[in-house]
Amino acid sequence: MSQTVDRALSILPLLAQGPADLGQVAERLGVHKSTALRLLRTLHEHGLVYRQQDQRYRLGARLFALAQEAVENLDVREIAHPHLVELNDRCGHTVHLAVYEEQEVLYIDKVESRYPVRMYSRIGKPVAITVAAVAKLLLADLTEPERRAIAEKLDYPMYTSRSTPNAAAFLKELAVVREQGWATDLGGHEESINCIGAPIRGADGRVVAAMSVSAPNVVVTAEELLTLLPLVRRTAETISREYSGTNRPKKV
Amino acid sequence: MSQTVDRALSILPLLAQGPADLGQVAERLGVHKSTALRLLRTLHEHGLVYRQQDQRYRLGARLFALAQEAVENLDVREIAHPHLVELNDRCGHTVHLAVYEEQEVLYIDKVESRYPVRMYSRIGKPVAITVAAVAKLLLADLTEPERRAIAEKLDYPMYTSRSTPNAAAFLKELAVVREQGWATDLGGHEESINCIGAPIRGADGRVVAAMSVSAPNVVVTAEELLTLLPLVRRTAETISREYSGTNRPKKV
DNA sequence: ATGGGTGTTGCATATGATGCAACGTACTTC
DNA sequence: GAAGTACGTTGCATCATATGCAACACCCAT
Repeated sequence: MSQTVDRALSILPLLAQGPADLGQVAERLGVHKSTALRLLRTLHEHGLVYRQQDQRYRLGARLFALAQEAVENLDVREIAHPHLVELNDRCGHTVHLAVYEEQEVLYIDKVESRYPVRMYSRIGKPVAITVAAVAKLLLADLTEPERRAIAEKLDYPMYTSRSTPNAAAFLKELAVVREQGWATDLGGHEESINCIGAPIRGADGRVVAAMSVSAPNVVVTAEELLTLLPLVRRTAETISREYSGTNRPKKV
Repeated sequence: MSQTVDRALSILPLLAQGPADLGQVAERLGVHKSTALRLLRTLHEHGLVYRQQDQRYRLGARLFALAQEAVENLDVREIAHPHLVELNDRCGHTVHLAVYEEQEVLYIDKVESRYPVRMYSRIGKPVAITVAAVAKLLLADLTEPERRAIAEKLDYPMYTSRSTPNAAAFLKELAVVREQGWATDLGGHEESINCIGAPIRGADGRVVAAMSVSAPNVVVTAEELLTLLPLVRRTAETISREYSGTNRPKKV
């Protein structure tokens, strides 16, 4: 809606791919060098870009600080955290918390496994949306047309032979998840890793977040992991209750 | 330099403090509601702000993703990481990596302690600049006028009785650190936590990053921690060599 | 010295951001 | 249940402000 701001903000994802000099930025924005310079200067003043010694620009420090503060301001996260820790204490595996936002699912909290074998994931990192248990839970709660629209738009990368292959399979899976109130990812993202997850609901019953427990085959089999399901669901329900109680959304 | 972009970007730190509605944003920016609306819409399109159910705006998901990509693009971090892990394997304590940027020191990597007692810190979080060992290392490398200028501008919060009390003490401490080539923080940030740190240098000898090992008193005393100093310094030197070798800055 | 590459500045132009006022809609209050 | 209030939203006329241009400054390489 605002051309100038729009151009300025377009610089950020561009620099996320790696440092670039003034000329490159101007070219990729399709504007004159002097224009790019002024935009970069403004971004610089706000600490969003940084000028390294070779004069090239890259993303700046304040970006981290902002992301940091942002994640700390999420109420669900604050309420859920102690429960996630407790769950991790009991079962020892990696515990994740994720939310859905603007067509993306992303981790907002994580408690590391006590076992030496850990999975790679990181807070803020977008989730493999077509296979992750938390993603299924979050998407399953959308309305039917929304689910359909998103399923159509997604890519279905075959991380493993058990990855969700296409939109039809995904929609079917979402229906199952919606019905049963929990979800799994059995080797769909990484061959040797299984997850089970449960939804966290607000006062109105809508899913506001999802949590999951992940463990590699070498530690526990999928069957053994599934025995934790009641525990995971209970934890999710506890968090849901607490969230609904203390933090009642103003609307709907 | 660009008023429109400047205003738009000012919204981000404002929202970092917590969600706000259109009126609040407009008021705090000192612009008309309609102007604020357009700016927010543009930020929204880029995923930097998110509109929650109660219509209020808060920081958005893409911010995490950007910060994520940004941190992954830092060469020092990439090179240092395996060495930090190895150091952690050997001593078991929390290991931090930090850089200095635009008057701020911030953690860009962290390997968690193996001991149950962990310290609170997070990647992207600005460091307690007047007391942290890594901050002393990074600031000590600046030129004398730079150090003086920054020391004057800082606040000196007394986290504990052993925190750096004022600019004079800080400058003196920086001189010591500069001289000896390593730094400590003995209970200056949290009464029961000690740190020792060493600098990582580029090919030109300038300090590009700093690393530290932190441990609470209940695990090891300050004296015991200090016995790790040679190991920490060796690790820092190994990283420095590797960084200088593979990644020669184009200029200076 | 000379030339190409890059970043930077001042300036005239008109694009595009701004505030205004009016409208829509939801939630409150009497 | 009607009137009132608060908030977000839209179209529009005005002029502030972002833009591209051209000239300049600088660094490195030849």
